[in-house]
Amino acid sequence: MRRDPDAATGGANTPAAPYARVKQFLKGELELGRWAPGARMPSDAELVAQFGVSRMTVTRALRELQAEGLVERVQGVGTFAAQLHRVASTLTIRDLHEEIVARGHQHEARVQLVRKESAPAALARQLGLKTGADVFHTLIVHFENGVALQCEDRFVNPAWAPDFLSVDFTRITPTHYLLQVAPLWEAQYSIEASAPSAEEARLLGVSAHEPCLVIVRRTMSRGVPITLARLVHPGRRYALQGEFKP
Amino acid sequence: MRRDPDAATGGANTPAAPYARVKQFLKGELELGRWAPGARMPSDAELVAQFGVSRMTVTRALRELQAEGLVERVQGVGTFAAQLHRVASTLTIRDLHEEIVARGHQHEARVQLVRKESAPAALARQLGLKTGADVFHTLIVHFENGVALQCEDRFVNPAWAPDFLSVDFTRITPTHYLLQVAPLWEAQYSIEASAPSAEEARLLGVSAHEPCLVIVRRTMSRGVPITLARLVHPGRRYALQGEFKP
DNA sequence: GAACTCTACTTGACTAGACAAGTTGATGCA
DNA sequence: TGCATCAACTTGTCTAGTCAAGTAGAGTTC
Repeated sequence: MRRDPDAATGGANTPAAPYARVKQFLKGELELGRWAPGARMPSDAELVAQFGVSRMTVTRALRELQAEGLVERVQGVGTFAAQLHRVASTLTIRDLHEEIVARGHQHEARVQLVRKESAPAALARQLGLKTGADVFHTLIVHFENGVALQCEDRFVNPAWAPDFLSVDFTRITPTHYLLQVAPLWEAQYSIEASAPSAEEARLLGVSAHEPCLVIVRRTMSRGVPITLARLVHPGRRYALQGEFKP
Repeated sequence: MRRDPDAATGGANTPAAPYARVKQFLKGELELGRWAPGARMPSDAELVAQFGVSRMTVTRALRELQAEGLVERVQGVGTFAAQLHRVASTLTIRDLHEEIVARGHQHEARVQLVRKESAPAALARQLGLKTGADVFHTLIVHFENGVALQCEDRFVNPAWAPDFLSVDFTRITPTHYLLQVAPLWEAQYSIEASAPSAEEARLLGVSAHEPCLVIVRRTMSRGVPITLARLVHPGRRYALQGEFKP
Protein backbone atom coordinates (compact mmCIF):
# COMPACT_ATOMS: atom_id res chain seq x y z
CA MET A 1 0.00 0.00 0.00
CA ARG A 2 3.09 2.18 -0.06
CA ARG A 3 3.61 4.88 -2.59
CA ASP A 4 6.16 3.79 -5.09
CA PRO A 5 8.76 6.44 -5.83
CA ASP A 6 9.28 4.67 -9.12
CA ALA A 7 5.81 5.67 -10.20
CA ALA A 8 6.72 9.34 -10.11
CA THR A 9 8.86 8.96 -13.17
CA GLY A 10 6.22 7.11 -15.09
CA GLY A 11 7.99 3.81 -14.68
CA ALA A 12 11.26 5.02 -16.15
CA ASN A 13 14.37 3.05 -15.42
CA THR A 14 15.83 5.57 -13.02
CA PRO A 15 13.46 6.70 -10.26
CA ALA A 16 13.81 10.25 -9.10
CA ALA A 17 14.75 9.62 -5.49
CA PRO A 18 18.35 8.53 -4.94
CA TYR A 19 17.43 5.93 -2.34
CA ALA A 20 15.01 4.45 -4.85
CA ARG A 21 17.68 4.40 -7.51
CA VAL A 22 19.99 2.42 -5.29
CA LYS A 23 17.18 0.09 -4.36
CA GLN A 24 16.15 -0.41 -7.96
CA PHE A 25 19.70 -1.10 -9.02
CA LEU A 26 20.16 -3.80 -6.40
CA LYS A 27 16.76 -5.30 -7.13
CA GLY A 28 17.51 -5.43 -10.82
CA GLU A 29 20.87 -7.12 -10.33
CA LEU A 30 19.26 -9.61 -7.97
CA GLU A 31 16.68 -10.42 -10.63
CA LEU A 32 19.43 -11.03 -13.11
CA GLY A 33 21.03 -13.42 -10.70
CA ARG A 34 24.22 -11.41 -10.27
CA TRP A 35 24.48 -12.55 -6.67
CA ALA A 36 23.62 -16.14 -5.87
CA PRO A 37 21.56 -16.71 -2.72
CA GLY A 38 23.87 -16.27 0.24
CA ALA A 39 26.52 -14.46 -1.77
CA ARG A 40 28.06 -11.29 -0.48
CA MET A 41 26.74 -8.07 -1.92
CA PRO A 42 28.41 -4.64 -2.03
CA SER A 43 28.99 -3.01 1.34
CA ASP A 44 27.42 0.28 2.33
CA ALA A 45 30.71 2.06 1.67
CA GLU A 46 31.01 0.66 -1.84
CA LEU A 47 27.50 1.75 -2.71
CA VAL A 48 28.15 5.19 -1.26
CA ALA A 49 31.16 5.52 -3.56
CA GLN A 50 29.36 4.06 -6.55
CA PHE A 51 26.28 6.26 -6.36
CA GLY A 52 27.80 9.34 -4.79
CA VAL A 53 25.15 9.54 -2.09
CA SER A 54 25.38 9.63 1.66
CA ARG A 55 25.35 6.50 3.73
CA MET A 56 21.92 7.23 5.16
CA THR A 57 20.54 7.00 1.65
CA VAL A 58 22.20 3.68 0.95
CA THR A 59 21.12 2.41 4.35
CA ARG A 60 17.51 3.21 3.64
CA ALA A 61 17.56 1.35 0.35
CA LEU A 62 19.12 -1.70 1.95
CA ARG A 63 16.82 -1.62 4.96
CA GLU A 64 13.79 -1.67 2.71
CA LEU A 65 15.19 -4.54 0.68
CA GLN A 66 15.79 -6.34 3.94
CA ALA A 67 12.20 -5.71 5.02
CA GLU A 68 11.05 -7.16 1.71
CA GLY A 69 13.11 -10.26 2.37
CA LEU A 70 15.44 -9.79 -0.59
CA VAL A 71 18.67 -9.31 1.34
CA GLU A 72 20.05 -10.22 4.72
CA ARG A 73 22.32 -7.94 6.67
CA VAL A 74 24.62 -9.09 9.43
CA GLN A 75 26.25 -6.52 11.63
CA GLY A 76 30.00 -6.68 11.42
CA VAL A 77 29.91 -9.01 8.43
CA GLY A 78 28.07 -7.65 5.45
CA THR A 79 25.02 -7.75 3.22
CA PHE A 80 24.00 -10.97 1.50
CA ALA A 81 21.51 -12.01 -1.13
CA ALA A 82 18.63 -13.76 0.61
CA GLN A 83 17.89 -17.46 0.35
CA LEU A 84 14.97 -17.21 -1.98
CA HIS A 85 13.60 -20.71 -2.02
CA ARG A 86 12.48 -19.80 1.44
CA VAL A 87 10.39 -17.01 -0.04
CA ALA A 88 7.01 -17.12 1.53
CA SER A 89 4.42 -15.57 -0.67
CA THR A 90 1.60 -13.68 0.85
CA LEU A 91 -2.08 -14.13 0.27
CA THR A 92 -4.51 -11.48 1.33
CA ILE A 93 -7.74 -12.29 3.02
CA ARG A 94 -10.27 -9.51 3.02
CA ASP A 95 -13.36 -8.87 5.03
CA LEU A 96 -16.20 -10.67 3.26
CA HIS A 97 -18.59 -7.73 3.29
CA GLU A 98 -16.02 -5.42 1.72
CA GLU A 99 -15.14 -8.04 -0.82
CA ILE A 100 -18.72 -8.49 -1.94
CA VAL A 101 -19.44 -4.78 -2.05
CA ALA A 102 -16.22 -4.20 -4.00
CA ARG A 103 -17.55 -6.57 -6.66
CA GLY A 104 -20.63 -4.38 -6.89
CA HIS A 105 -22.81 -7.16 -5.53
CA GLN A 106 -25.31 -7.24 -2.74
CA HIS A 107 -24.44 -8.70 0.62
CA GLU A 108 -27.06 -10.24 2.89
CA ALA A 109 -26.49 -11.85 6.28
CA ARG A 110 -29.01 -14.23 7.81
CA VAL A 111 -28.52 -14.70 11.51
CA GLN A 112 -29.20 -18.28 12.59
CA LEU A 113 -28.08 -18.09 16.17
CA VAL A 114 -27.01 -15.45 18.69
CA ARG A 115 -26.70 -16.54 22.27
CA LYS A 116 -24.63 -16.99 25.37
CA GLU A 117 -23.28 -20.47 26.02
CA SER A 118 -21.09 -22.31 28.43
CA ALA A 119 -17.66 -23.07 27.01
CA PRO A 120 -16.51 -26.69 26.80
CA ALA A 121 -12.91 -27.37 27.73
CA ALA A 122 -11.35 -27.22 24.25
CA LEU A 123 -13.05 -23.97 23.36
CA ALA A 124 -12.28 -22.41 26.74
CA ARG A 125 -8.60 -23.16 26.25
CA GLN A 126 -8.59 -21.52 22.83
CA LEU A 127 -10.19 -18.38 24.21
CA GLY A 128 -8.17 -18.26 27.41
CA LEU A 129 -11.20 -18.85 29.62
CA LYS A 130 -12.07 -21.38 32.30
CA THR A 131 -14.09 -24.41 31.35
CA GLY A 132 -17.76 -23.64 31.65
CA ALA A 133 -17.29 -19.88 31.46
CA ASP A 134 -19.73 -17.83 29.41
CA VAL A 135 -18.97 -17.35 25.72
CA PHE A 136 -20.95 -15.66 22.99
CA HIS A 137 -21.86 -17.81 20.02
CA THR A 138 -23.11 -16.63 16.66
CA LEU A 139 -23.96 -18.54 13.51
CA ILE A 140 -24.47 -16.40 10.45
CA VAL A 141 -24.86 -17.28 6.79
CA HIS A 142 -23.65 -14.71 4.28
CA PHE A 143 -25.16 -14.39 0.82
CA GLU A 144 -23.84 -12.72 -2.30
CA ASN A 145 -26.67 -11.74 -4.60
CA GLY A 146 -28.85 -14.31 -2.88
CA VAL A 147 -26.37 -17.18 -3.13
CA ALA A 148 -24.93 -18.62 0.08
CA LEU A 149 -21.22 -17.88 0.13
CA GLN A 150 -20.10 -18.38 3.69
CA CYS A 151 -21.25 -20.02 6.87
CA GLU A 152 -19.71 -18.18 9.80
CA ASP A 153 -19.61 -20.01 13.12
CA ARG A 154 -18.07 -17.77 15.75
CA PHE A 155 -17.27 -17.73 19.44
CA VAL A 156 -16.37 -14.49 21.19
CA ASN A 157 -14.68 -13.77 24.51
CA PRO A 158 -17.33 -11.76 26.41
CA ALA A 159 -14.71 -9.77 28.30
CA TRP A 160 -13.82 -7.97 25.11
CA ALA A 161 -17.21 -7.26 23.64
CA PRO A 162 -19.89 -7.28 26.35
CA ASP A 163 -22.44 -5.77 23.95
CA PHE A 164 -21.70 -8.28 21.21
CA LEU A 165 -25.04 -10.08 21.44
CA SER A 166 -27.06 -6.91 20.93
CA VAL A 167 -25.38 -5.95 17.67
CA ASP A 168 -27.52 -6.12 14.53
CA PHE A 169 -25.48 -8.53 12.43
CA THR A 170 -27.67 -8.05 9.39
CA ARG A 171 -26.19 -4.58 9.15
CA ILE A 172 -22.63 -4.98 10.41
CA THR A 173 -20.42 -8.06 10.24
CA PRO A 174 -18.98 -9.47 13.47
CA THR A 175 -15.49 -8.86 12.10
CA HIS A 176 -16.28 -5.24 11.50
CA TYR A 177 -17.77 -4.79 14.96
CA LEU A 178 -14.87 -6.51 16.69
CA LEU A 179 -12.40 -4.32 14.83
CA GLN A 180 -14.06 -1.31 16.42
CA VAL A 181 -13.72 -2.80 19.87
CA ALA A 182 -10.12 -3.89 19.40
CA PRO A 183 -8.54 -1.95 16.53
CA LEU A 184 -5.37 -3.99 16.16
CA TRP A 185 -5.03 -7.68 16.41
CA GLU A 186 -3.00 -10.70 15.63
CA ALA A 187 -4.55 -13.68 13.98
CA GLN A 188 -3.69 -17.30 13.32
CA TYR A 189 -5.16 -19.08 10.36
CA SER A 190 -5.69 -22.54 9.13
CA ILE A 191 -7.08 -23.09 5.66
CA GLU A 192 -8.12 -26.51 4.51
CA ALA A 193 -10.51 -28.36 2.29
CA SER A 194 -13.10 -30.61 3.83
CA ALA A 195 -16.70 -31.67 3.59
CA PRO A 196 -19.20 -29.49 5.42
CA SER A 197 -21.03 -30.69 8.49
CA ALA A 198 -24.64 -31.73 7.94
CA GLU A 199 -25.87 -28.45 9.37
CA GLU A 200 -23.44 -26.39 7.30
CA ALA A 201 -24.48 -28.22 4.15
CA ARG A 202 -28.12 -27.46 4.93
CA LEU A 203 -27.45 -23.79 5.65
CA LEU A 204 -25.33 -23.34 2.54
CA GLY A 205 -27.73 -25.29 0.37
CA VAL A 206 -25.10 -27.70 -0.92
CA SER A 207 -24.73 -31.43 -0.78
CA ALA A 208 -22.89 -33.02 2.13
CA HIS A 209 -20.19 -34.17 -0.33
CA GLU A 210 -19.49 -30.75 -1.78
CA PRO A 211 -15.84 -29.85 -1.09
CA CYS A 212 -15.66 -26.72 1.03
CA LEU A 213 -12.91 -24.28 1.80
CA VAL A 214 -12.72 -24.03 5.58
CA ILE A 215 -10.89 -21.22 7.31
CA VAL A 216 -10.40 -21.42 11.06
CA ARG A 217 -9.19 -18.17 12.49
CA ARG A 218 -8.24 -17.26 16.03
CA THR A 219 -7.83 -13.61 16.74
CA MET A 220 -6.01 -12.01 19.63
CA SER A 221 -5.43 -8.45 20.76
CA ARG A 222 -2.62 -7.56 23.11
CA GLY A 223 -2.07 -11.23 23.68
CA VAL A 224 -5.63 -11.91 24.78
CA PRO A 225 -7.84 -14.12 22.60
CA ILE A 226 -10.85 -12.28 21.26
CA THR A 227 -12.63 -14.61 18.93
CA LEU A 228 -12.50 -17.98 17.25
CA ALA A 229 -14.22 -18.32 13.90
CA ARG A 230 -14.91 -21.17 11.51
CA LEU A 231 -15.69 -19.91 8.03
CA VAL A 232 -17.03 -22.46 5.55
CA HIS A 233 -17.25 -21.65 1.83
CA PRO A 234 -18.70 -23.89 -0.86
CA GLY A 235 -15.76 -24.80 -3.07
CA ARG A 236 -17.49 -24.02 -6.35
CA ARG A 237 -18.47 -20.53 -5.30
CA TYR A 238 -15.43 -19.20 -3.60
CA ALA A 239 -11.68 -18.99 -4.12
CA LEU A 240 -9.01 -17.14 -2.26
CA GLN A 241 -6.91 -15.10 -4.60
CA GLY A 242 -3.71 -13.24 -4.07
CA GLU A 243 -0.50 -12.22 -5.60
CA PHE A 244 3.07 -11.97 -4.54
CA LYS A 245 5.61 -9.41 -5.57
CA PRO A 246 9.13 -9.33 -4.21
CA MET B 1 11.88 -11.89 9.04
CA ARG B 2 13.31 -8.59 10.30
CA ARG B 3 15.20 -8.34 13.53
CA ASP B 4 13.01 -6.78 16.16
CA PRO B 5 14.83 -4.13 18.17
CA ASP B 6 12.31 -4.83 20.89
CA ALA B 7 13.81 -8.26 21.37
CA ALA B 8 17.12 -6.79 22.44
CA THR B 9 15.61 -5.64 25.71
CA GLY B 10 14.10 -9.00 26.43
CA GLY B 11 10.63 -7.80 25.57
CA ALA B 12 10.69 -4.89 27.99
CA ASN B 13 8.23 -2.11 27.47
CA THR B 14 10.77 0.40 26.23
CA PRO B 15 12.99 -0.86 23.44
CA ALA B 16 16.53 0.41 23.43
CA ALA B 17 16.54 2.16 20.07
CA PRO B 18 14.83 5.57 20.07
CA TYR B 19 13.13 4.98 16.72
CA ALA B 20 11.73 1.75 18.12
CA ARG B 21 10.46 3.56 21.21
CA VAL B 22 8.58 6.06 19.09
CA LYS B 23 7.20 3.27 16.95
CA GLN B 24 6.17 1.22 19.93
CA PHE B 25 4.47 4.19 21.54
CA LEU B 26 2.39 4.92 18.46
CA LYS B 27 1.57 1.25 17.96
CA GLY B 28 0.44 0.95 21.55
CA GLU B 29 -1.79 3.99 21.36
CA LEU B 30 -3.27 2.71 18.11
CA GLU B 31 -4.05 -0.59 19.81
CA LEU B 32 -5.80 1.25 22.59
CA GLY B 33 -7.89 3.04 20.03
CA ARG B 34 -6.59 6.50 20.87
CA TRP B 35 -6.94 7.56 17.28
CA ALA B 36 -9.96 6.40 15.35
CA PRO B 37 -9.35 5.22 11.77
CA GLY B 38 -8.78 8.29 9.63
CA ALA B 39 -8.10 10.53 12.62
CA ARG B 40 -5.14 12.85 12.61
CA MET B 41 -2.11 11.71 14.57
CA PRO B 42 0.76 13.81 15.97
CA SER B 43 2.93 15.53 13.39
CA ASP B 44 6.62 14.83 13.02
CA ALA B 45 7.44 18.05 14.85
CA GLU B 46 5.25 17.16 17.82
CA LEU B 47 6.86 13.76 18.16
CA VAL B 48 10.31 15.30 17.88
CA ALA B 49 9.45 17.59 20.80
CA GLN B 50 7.78 14.84 22.80
CA PHE B 51 10.59 12.32 22.54
CA GLY B 52 13.53 14.67 22.28
CA VAL B 53 14.91 12.94 19.21
CA SER B 54 15.80 14.18 15.76
CA ARG B 55 13.32 14.23 12.96
CA MET B 56 15.07 11.46 11.05
CA THR B 57 14.37 9.17 13.96
CA VAL B 58 10.69 10.04 14.08
CA THR B 59 10.49 9.73 10.32
CA ARG B 60 11.90 6.24 10.40
CA ALA B 61 9.37 5.11 12.98
CA LEU B 62 6.50 6.55 10.97
CA ARG B 63 7.76 5.21 7.68
CA GLU B 64 7.88 1.70 9.08
CA LEU B 65 4.39 2.03 10.51
CA GLN B 66 3.29 3.20 7.09
CA ALA B 67 4.91 0.19 5.46
CA GLU B 68 3.05 -2.04 7.90
CA GLY B 69 -0.20 -0.40 6.89
CA LEU B 70 -0.94 1.08 10.28
CA VAL B 71 -0.77 4.75 9.35
CA GLU B 72 -1.18 6.86 6.25
CA ARG B 73 0.92 9.89 5.57
CA VAL B 74 -0.05 12.66 3.17
CA GLN B 75 2.52 15.21 2.18
CA GLY B 76 1.51 18.69 3.20
CA VAL B 77 -1.36 17.43 5.32
CA GLY B 78 -0.34 15.07 8.08
CA THR B 79 -0.28 11.54 9.45
CA PHE B 80 -3.50 9.60 9.94
CA ALA B 81 -4.52 6.35 11.55
CA ALA B 82 -5.18 3.80 8.81
CA GLN B 83 -8.57 2.40 7.91
CA LEU B 84 -8.17 -0.95 9.53
CA HIS B 85 -11.23 -2.85 8.41
CA ARG B 86 -9.50 -2.89 5.13
CA VAL B 87 -6.60 -4.74 6.70
CA ALA B 88 -5.73 -7.69 4.58
CA SER B 89 -4.12 -10.46 6.54
CA THR B 90 -1.30 -12.41 5.05
CA LEU B 91 -0.81 -16.10 4.71
CA THR B 92 2.53 -17.57 3.93
CA ILE B 93 2.96 -20.37 1.44
CA ARG B 94 6.24 -22.19 1.66
CA ASP B 95 8.06 -24.48 -0.69
CA LEU B 96 6.76 -27.98 -0.04
CA HIS B 97 10.15 -29.62 0.20
CA GLU B 98 11.37 -27.14 2.80
CA GLU B 99 8.14 -27.49 4.72
CA ILE B 100 8.44 -31.26 4.94
CA VAL B 101 12.11 -31.19 5.85
CA ALA B 102 11.43 -28.53 8.48
CA ARG B 103 9.00 -30.94 10.13
CA GLY B 104 11.81 -33.45 10.30
CA HIS B 105 10.04 -35.74 7.86
CA GLN B 106 11.16 -37.40 4.70
CA HIS B 107 10.26 -36.04 1.30
CA GLU B 108 9.94 -38.23 -1.75
CA ALA B 109 8.95 -37.20 -5.25
CA ARG B 110 7.67 -39.67 -7.82
CA VAL B 111 7.84 -38.39 -11.34
CA GLN B 112 4.86 -39.48 -13.41
CA LEU B 113 5.46 -37.48 -16.53
CA VAL B 114 8.19 -35.31 -18.03
CA ARG B 115 7.80 -34.33 -21.64
CA LYS B 116 7.45 -31.68 -24.27
CA GLU B 117 3.96 -30.95 -25.51
CA SER B 118 2.14 -28.63 -27.84
CA ALA B 119 0.26 -25.89 -26.00
CA PRO B 120 -3.48 -25.60 -26.51
CA ALA B 121 -4.86 -22.09 -26.84
CA ALA B 122 -5.82 -21.46 -23.21
CA LEU B 123 -2.49 -22.64 -21.87
CA ALA B 124 -0.54 -20.74 -24.50
CA ARG B 125 -2.30 -17.54 -23.52
CA GLN B 126 -1.42 -18.04 -19.86
CA LEU B 127 2.23 -18.58 -20.67
CA GLY B 128 2.48 -15.82 -23.25
CA LEU B 129 3.11 -18.26 -26.11
CA LYS B 130 1.51 -18.91 -29.47
CA THR B 131 -1.03 -21.70 -29.76
CA GLY B 132 0.70 -24.95 -30.55
CA ALA B 133 4.09 -23.79 -29.32
CA ASP B 134 6.24 -26.18 -27.33
CA VAL B 135 5.74 -26.31 -23.57
CA PHE B 136 7.29 -28.52 -20.94
CA HIS B 137 4.90 -30.58 -18.90
CA THR B 138 5.65 -32.37 -15.64
CA LEU B 139 3.44 -34.35 -13.31
CA ILE B 140 4.98 -35.17 -9.98
CA VAL B 141 3.49 -36.64 -6.80
CA HIS B 142 5.10 -35.59 -3.53
CA PHE B 143 5.11 -37.84 -0.48
CA GLU B 144 5.72 -37.01 3.16
CA ASN B 145 6.93 -40.10 5.01
CA GLY B 146 5.41 -42.24 2.30
CA VAL B 147 2.00 -40.56 2.29
CA ALA B 148 0.91 -38.68 -0.82
CA LEU B 149 0.65 -35.01 0.03
CA GLN B 150 0.61 -33.14 -3.23
CA CYS B 151 -0.01 -33.77 -6.89
CA GLU B 152 1.93 -31.19 -8.89
CA ASP B 153 0.85 -30.63 -12.47
CA ARG B 154 3.11 -28.06 -14.06
CA PHE B 155 3.67 -26.35 -17.39
CA VAL B 156 6.85 -24.41 -18.06
CA ASN B 157 7.77 -21.84 -20.67
CA PRO B 158 10.74 -23.45 -22.48
CA ALA B 159 12.33 -20.09 -23.23
CA TRP B 160 13.15 -19.69 -19.59
CA ALA B 161 14.37 -23.11 -18.70
CA PRO B 162 15.61 -24.98 -21.77
CA ASP B 163 17.20 -27.69 -19.62
CA PHE B 164 14.09 -28.20 -17.54
CA LEU B 165 13.29 -31.66 -18.87
CA SER B 166 16.71 -33.05 -17.97
CA VAL B 167 16.51 -32.08 -14.30
CA ASP B 168 16.28 -34.94 -11.82
CA PHE B 169 13.07 -34.03 -10.03
CA THR B 170 13.45 -36.76 -7.48
CA ARG B 171 16.32 -34.72 -6.06
CA ILE B 172 15.26 -31.12 -6.65
CA THR B 173 11.76 -29.70 -6.84
CA PRO B 174 10.70 -27.82 -9.97
CA THR B 175 10.09 -24.75 -7.84
CA HIS B 176 13.62 -24.91 -6.52
CA TYR B 177 15.11 -25.35 -9.95
CA LEU B 178 13.09 -22.54 -11.47
CA LEU B 179 14.14 -20.23 -8.65
CA GLN B 180 17.74 -20.77 -9.71
CA VAL B 181 16.94 -19.88 -13.28
CA ALA B 182 14.88 -16.82 -12.40
CA PRO B 183 15.72 -15.72 -8.88
CA LEU B 184 12.93 -13.20 -8.37
CA TRP B 185 9.41 -13.53 -9.52
CA GLU B 186 5.87 -12.41 -9.15
CA ALA B 187 3.11 -14.88 -8.68
CA GLN B 188 -0.67 -14.98 -8.81
CA TYR B 189 -2.58 -17.47 -6.77
CA SER B 190 -5.96 -18.99 -6.58
CA ILE B 191 -6.80 -21.30 -3.71
CA GLU B 192 -10.00 -23.28 -3.72
CA ALA B 193 -11.58 -26.50 -2.56
CA SER B 194 -12.71 -29.01 -5.11
CA ALA B 195 -12.85 -32.68 -5.87
CA PRO B 196 -9.77 -34.16 -7.55
CA SER B 197 -9.83 -35.36 -11.11
CA ALA B 198 -9.97 -39.12 -11.58
CA GLU B 199 -6.26 -39.25 -12.33
CA GLU B 200 -5.36 -37.05 -9.37
CA ALA B 201 -7.45 -39.20 -7.06
CA ARG B 202 -5.63 -42.28 -8.30
CA LEU B 203 -2.19 -40.73 -7.92
CA LEU B 204 -2.95 -39.41 -4.45
CA GLY B 205 -4.60 -42.64 -3.37
CA VAL B 206 -7.82 -40.99 -2.24
CA SER B 207 -11.41 -41.36 -3.27
CA ALA B 208 -12.80 -39.19 -6.06
CA HIS B 209 -15.08 -37.53 -3.49
CA GLU B 210 -12.31 -36.52 -1.10
CA PRO B 211 -12.29 -32.72 -0.82
CA CYS B 212 -8.95 -31.35 -1.97
CA LEU B 213 -7.21 -28.05 -1.55
CA VAL B 214 -6.25 -26.84 -5.00
CA ILE B 215 -3.73 -24.10 -5.57
CA VAL B 216 -3.29 -22.73 -9.05
CA ARG B 217 -0.25 -20.56 -9.34
CA ARG B 218 1.08 -18.59 -12.26
CA THR B 219 4.59 -17.28 -11.92
CA MET B 220 6.24 -14.51 -13.87
CA SER B 221 9.67 -12.94 -13.89
CA ARG B 222 10.29 -9.50 -15.32
CA GLY B 223 6.78 -9.57 -16.71
CA VAL B 224 7.29 -12.82 -18.64
CA PRO B 225 5.30 -15.90 -17.59
CA ILE B 226 7.53 -18.73 -16.47
CA THR B 227 5.31 -21.47 -15.21
CA LEU B 228 1.77 -22.45 -14.43
CA ALA B 229 1.20 -25.01 -11.71
CA ARG B 230 -1.79 -26.83 -10.32
CA LEU B 231 -1.11 -28.20 -6.85
CA VAL B 232 -3.66 -30.61 -5.43
CA HIS B 233 -3.60 -31.60 -1.75
CA PRO B 234 -5.87 -34.12 -0.07
CA GLY B 235 -7.94 -32.09 2.39
CA ARG B 236 -7.41 -34.40 5.32
CA ARG B 237 -3.65 -34.36 5.03
CA TYR B 238 -2.84 -30.77 4.37
CA ALA B 239 -3.73 -27.34 5.68
CA LEU B 240 -2.29 -23.95 4.90
CA GLN B 241 -1.38 -22.16 8.07
CA GLY B 242 -0.35 -18.63 8.68
CA GLU B 243 -0.50 -15.77 11.01
CA PHE B 244 -0.98 -12.09 10.76
CA LYS B 245 0.56 -9.40 12.89
CA PRO B 246 -0.05 -5.74 12.28
C1' DG C 1 -19.22 36.65 -3.40
C1' DA C 2 -15.28 34.91 -6.23
C1' DA C 3 -10.63 34.62 -7.32
C1' DC C 4 -6.04 35.33 -6.06
C1' DT C 5 -1.86 35.53 -3.09
C1' DC C 6 0.75 34.73 0.75
C1' DT C 7 2.00 32.37 4.93
C1' DA C 8 2.36 28.71 8.02
C1' DC C 9 2.56 24.06 8.42
C1' DT C 10 3.04 19.41 6.80
C1' DT C 11 5.64 15.41 4.90
C1' DG C 12 9.67 13.73 1.56
C1' DA C 13 14.35 13.38 0.98
C1' DC C 14 19.10 14.16 1.67
C1' DT C 15 23.89 15.36 3.64
C1' DA C 16 28.06 14.90 6.48
C1' DG C 17 29.57 13.32 10.29
C1' DA C 18 29.54 10.72 14.56
C1' DC C 19 29.60 6.82 17.81
C1' DA C 20 28.37 2.01 18.96
C1' DA C 21 28.67 -2.81 18.33
C1' DG C 22 29.83 -6.86 15.97
C1' DT C 23 33.14 -9.87 13.00
C1' DT C 24 37.38 -11.19 10.93
C1' DG C 25 42.04 -11.81 10.23
C1' DA C 26 46.74 -10.65 11.18
C1' DT C 27 50.22 -10.02 14.57
C1' DG C 28 52.91 -11.02 18.41
C1' DC C 29 53.76 -13.49 22.63
C1' DA C 30 54.15 -17.33 25.83
C1' DT D 1 51.09 -24.65 18.86
C1' DG D 2 47.80 -22.05 21.31
C1' DC D 3 46.15 -17.76 22.91
C1' DA D 4 45.42 -12.94 23.49
C1' DT D 5 45.35 -8.53 21.35
C1' DC D 6 44.62 -5.24 17.99
C1' DA D 7 43.40 -3.07 13.61
C1' DA D 8 40.32 -2.93 9.84
C1' DC D 9 36.00 -3.37 8.24
C1' DT D 10 31.11 -4.12 8.61
C1' DT D 11 26.33 -2.79 9.84
C1' DG D 12 23.08 -0.14 13.37
C1' DT D 13 21.69 4.09 14.80
C1' DC D 14 21.49 8.90 15.69
C1' DT D 15 21.98 14.17 15.19
C1' DA D 16 21.19 18.81 13.28
C1' DG D 17 20.44 20.97 9.66
C1' DT D 18 18.89 21.82 4.66
C1' DC D 19 15.94 22.14 0.69
C1' DA D 20 11.84 20.59 -1.86
C1' DA D 21 7.01 19.86 -2.54
C1' DG D 22 2.41 19.79 -1.20
C1' DT D 23 -1.89 21.61 1.49
C1' DA D 24 -4.96 24.60 3.97
C1' DG D 25 -6.42 28.73 5.62
C1' DA D 26 -6.23 33.73 6.22
C1' DG D 27 -6.29 37.83 4.09
C1' DT D 28 -6.67 40.81 0.02
C1' DT D 29 -8.35 42.40 -4.20
C1' DC D 30 -11.62 42.74 -7.82
